[in-house]
Amino acid sequence: MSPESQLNDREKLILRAVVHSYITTAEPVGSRTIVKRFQLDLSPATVRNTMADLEETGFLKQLHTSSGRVPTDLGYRYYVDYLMRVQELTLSERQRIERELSEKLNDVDDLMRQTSHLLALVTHQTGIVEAPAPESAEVRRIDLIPVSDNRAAVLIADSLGRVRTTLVALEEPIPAMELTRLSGFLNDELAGIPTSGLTMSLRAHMQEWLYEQRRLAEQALRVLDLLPAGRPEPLFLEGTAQLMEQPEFNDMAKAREVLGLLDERERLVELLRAGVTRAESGAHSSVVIGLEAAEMGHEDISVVTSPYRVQGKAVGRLGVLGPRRMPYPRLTSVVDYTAAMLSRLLDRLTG
Amino acid sequence: MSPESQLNDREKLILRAVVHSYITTAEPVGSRTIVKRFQLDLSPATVRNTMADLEETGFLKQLHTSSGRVPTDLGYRYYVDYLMRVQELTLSERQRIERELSEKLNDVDDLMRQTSHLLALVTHQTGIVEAPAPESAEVRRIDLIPVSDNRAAVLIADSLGRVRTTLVALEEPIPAMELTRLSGFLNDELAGIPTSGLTMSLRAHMQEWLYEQRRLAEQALRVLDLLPAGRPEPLFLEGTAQLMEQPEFNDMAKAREVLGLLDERERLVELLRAGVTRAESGAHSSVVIGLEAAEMGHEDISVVTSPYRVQGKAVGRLGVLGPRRMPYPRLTSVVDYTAAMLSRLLDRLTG
DNA sequence: TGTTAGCACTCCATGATGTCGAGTGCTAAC
DNA sequence: GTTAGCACTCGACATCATGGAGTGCTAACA
Repeated sequence: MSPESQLNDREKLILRAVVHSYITTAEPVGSRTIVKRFQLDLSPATVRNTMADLEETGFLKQLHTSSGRVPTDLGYRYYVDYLMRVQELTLSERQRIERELSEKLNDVDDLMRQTSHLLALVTHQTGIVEAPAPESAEVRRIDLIPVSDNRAAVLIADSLGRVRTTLVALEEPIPAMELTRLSGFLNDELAGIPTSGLTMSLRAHMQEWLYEQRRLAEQALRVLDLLPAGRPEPLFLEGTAQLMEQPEFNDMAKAREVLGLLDERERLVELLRAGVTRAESGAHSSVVIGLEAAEMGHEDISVVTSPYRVQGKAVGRLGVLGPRRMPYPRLTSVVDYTAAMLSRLLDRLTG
Repeated sequence: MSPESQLNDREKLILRAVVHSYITTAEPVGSRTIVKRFQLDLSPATVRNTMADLEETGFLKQLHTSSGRVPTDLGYRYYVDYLMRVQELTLSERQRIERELSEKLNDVDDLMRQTSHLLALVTHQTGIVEAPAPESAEVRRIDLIPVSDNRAAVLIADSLGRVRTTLVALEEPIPAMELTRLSGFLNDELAGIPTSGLTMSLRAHMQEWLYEQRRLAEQALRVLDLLPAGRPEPLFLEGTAQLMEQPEFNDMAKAREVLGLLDERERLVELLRAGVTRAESGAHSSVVIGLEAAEMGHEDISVVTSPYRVQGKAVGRLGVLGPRRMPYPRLTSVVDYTAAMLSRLLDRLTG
């Protein structure tokens, strides 16, 4: 029996109505409300019966006897997987996203930041964009530039069009000419390797280099050994204040919990990626709902994420984070469209 | 009559006690409480009389008849200016600050970020560090580095030891040799000018250059004209979640207000600088209390800030932001000490 | 004259009580 | 299988009483 056929048509109808109503009003929904709001050709009593069934099977729950019903995680899940009709973005919304992102077409980091900003703005949730995984970016160029007697800048340009500069302190001054030769040497040797593997590659090549180009290699190693070993992947996050407007956060305890979570970047990265294992990581958005993420101690939040690609290869994820009660039909659209747009712009930047 | 002598000794004693008590408990303070807590050699009745006087002169207020007293902005102001005994940091606290900051001694940006983090951690408020004003940093070096056929990285190293890299798109490829010559030319011409004046300087030198070194200058201008015109000054801010632990933010409306403020970087910069005009911008911290900042629509927050220096010249400010009810004696110490430490480390970095 | 004890009063916080309305489950009728 | 009717439940909200912390005022005291 496929999971979809767990429910008959009427049950599907009612479940969809309950979720829909709750998502928009944040109020527990009763049988009367539902027939009026959706002009069902059923009496409240019938709806009540069906709702009782749905409660028994675990799709709905009551906060207390004689209160209206609220979707459970299972209910949301069924809704997201089988019931919800994706809400297409209007032309003007699509244009807005395209316009605001195209503005930042100079710099990959700016583009990511703007994307998270836009996600927050459009969805009224918190927008999150994970920077491309370092494995997906290759070193295009390495340059050593002297900036003072005892300091040099190491400039690394990668295949995504990003440029990172790191300062290294030199034990003894290296003449500019020498640095230029070093740069040339490093460029020849290191171009094309993934940025994540820089330090490892250095070690791997060491023997070889030392044998062939002793003096140059020794100096290069000495300088590059000073590179900080892989900073944490940046995460672009915006819209905390927006998020707090949601009525669920009138409860300050919940608000504090989420604010705390947003301060811990590492856990956010986990959350972003949590959806991947769950969904079949297809072309489209994945949704992690409430309790499903409870292992991380936050049972009241959901995330909708989607991968973005460079040259067809998924290199990172973006999405929105908000309370469990989210307008999923709209959010999946927004997130998918934004991911597609970001992919397109990145391709243009790197092409 | 000096402002200090507005109050007689007993009034000073009582005011100090009220502020002190309120700061630590967040509860309105009554006459009984005060005599017990501070073991005053006075009866509650006497204290009551004095408190009534202080209320009349505007240093204290009641939330309602027969509630305890709470300091007004004026009360806090008097306390901060004349009554509070600066609470020296313990040796271990000073060492902690020194240790955690010294770790990040490689990179000015890291250092600033770490400073804001530390401020938040130590004070349980939000830590804010403003990046050095661009006028205070001179261009040390400019380099143009080709990163692809149609893009070049412009690397600008400044006198504070920072390195900024910006990408510019080239209309037509420029050979590497040519870029090197351009770099040399720009270095000769632009080294030593304030980074804030780059674009202006470019325009100012244009005539001159075009006359003397026509080809080089034309190309240089064409490339550098693409530099984004001065990004907003970065602000390093941390500890929002910490701040929300304060009891005043149990009121979600206030919490939202502050969260909104923290999202608006420009207004924060204003707030940070607001103290400067008020205090005589001496060596030490300045305090902006509650209503004093109300022009900006946030009457419930205070900021304690202090300037930090490079080579003896104030180049930026750092501080903490929190509810009006703050432990000022401790915060001024922390902020001052942190500013001094940051100044020292910056000097070492740039020296 | 300044300080204190005493006392009546005020007001908030807390908890108990009652009412209203939205919603339910169940039963019986259609 | 569906619906109408009805008794019931529970939260939200208002009302009310109580206790405690605190005040202002007055009169007595050193």
